[in-house]
Amino acid sequence: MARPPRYDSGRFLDAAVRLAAEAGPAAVTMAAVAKAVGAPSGSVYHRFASRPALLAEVWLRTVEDFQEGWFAALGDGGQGPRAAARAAAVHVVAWSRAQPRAAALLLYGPADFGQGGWPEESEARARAGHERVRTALAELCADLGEDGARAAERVALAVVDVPLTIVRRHLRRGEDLPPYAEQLAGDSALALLGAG
Amino acid sequence: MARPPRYDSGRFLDAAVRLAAEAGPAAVTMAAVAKAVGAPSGSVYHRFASRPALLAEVWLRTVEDFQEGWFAALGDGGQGPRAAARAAAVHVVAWSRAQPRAAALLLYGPADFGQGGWPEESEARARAGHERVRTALAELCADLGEDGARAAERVALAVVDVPLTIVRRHLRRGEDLPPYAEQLAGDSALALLGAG
DNA sequence: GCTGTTTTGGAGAGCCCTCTCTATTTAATT
DNA sequence: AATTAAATAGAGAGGGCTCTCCAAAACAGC
Repeated sequence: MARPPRYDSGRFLDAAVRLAAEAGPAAVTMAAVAKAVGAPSGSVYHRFASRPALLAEVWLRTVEDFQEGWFAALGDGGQGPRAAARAAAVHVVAWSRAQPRAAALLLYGPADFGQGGWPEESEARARAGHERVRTALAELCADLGEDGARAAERVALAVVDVPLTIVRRHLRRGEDLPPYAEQLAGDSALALLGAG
Repeated sequence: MARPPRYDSGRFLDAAVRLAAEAGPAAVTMAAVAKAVGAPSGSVYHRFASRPALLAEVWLRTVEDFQEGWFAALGDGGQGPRAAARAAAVHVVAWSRAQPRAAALLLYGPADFGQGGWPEESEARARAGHERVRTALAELCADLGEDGARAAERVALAVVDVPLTIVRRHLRRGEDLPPYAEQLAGDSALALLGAG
């Protein structure tokens, strides 16, 4: 017994992703999102209580999608910790290749999307995701027989940060990822882990 | 035969660096810079023709300072290309440790500071700096006996991008760099180069 | 067809930001 | 002391953005 929705929140989020990828988080204004979708600004506020709430959702939806595949790659097949690390590193690049606009968001940080001013529910989701990653990295470390803050950092570099940096190099210049990017990420991960 | 300057452009730039480091490039508004220095907004416009001109100067001053030391580290002492690469990687971290606020700027890209809308003179400076780096990396590649796009990328990762990523990991969370960061950058660089 | 509920559509208040314009101040020179 | 170049000081026009508010529209159930 109600008027049917005409814009669902996904459409607004998709537009927000596009805007952020093309011109940075600052370009994601409520007015710009509304215009991109062809909706009046009131309709955006019907779905998202505020600009911080929208930015939080854009960030979290993207990061959670990314993490889902990353956890799967890391845990997949029992081929030992080094193979798992390689698979995770490769996944970062493969996911970015499949969704370059979403990947462009990850190159920013939550702070650039206003974290700190988010609704508490969003802050909690961010903490939960962060915690899951932290735990997975700690387990990987243990499986590799490494310990200490320094080893933990080398592992994190290998399976997350360096692959993302490879993506950053190209996306920042507006280029596509080269065909060898996955292999470079995988090889770099093994090289860093082997450097122990 | 003139009234002596009361604010020099350096003070405005310093304030802009602080604002950008703390809240991102978007927070560097002409009004905020003026307020931070205690000057009226007109005085900022006396030194910088426009906001894009100010942002360009903030970025270029920082990057050029960074590059100066980086070239020195890379070219210093004739200890062979691998030692030079290591020194350059270490320098990235050491420079960031000494100037964490300036380093926070480098974690953004020129696009975040409005490149594309800069005055032509600034765009030219950016191109020149970029070209110097490109040339230095090509020479390093040659000295290492590497060639091809993929090798070039691995070298760039080793001596610039991975060290910056180590810095990013910590600065993004508001932490100081750990004491082992320089060594980690140097070791990572060698590991990546050796992975060839 | 009527009712009730949800959503759209759009105007506009209030705020901040960029940039302009016009005094006014200051000190070296004459 | 008068002159003059260079800089400060600050008000305000114009524009965009956030968010509010209310009337109009659309559909399910009776």
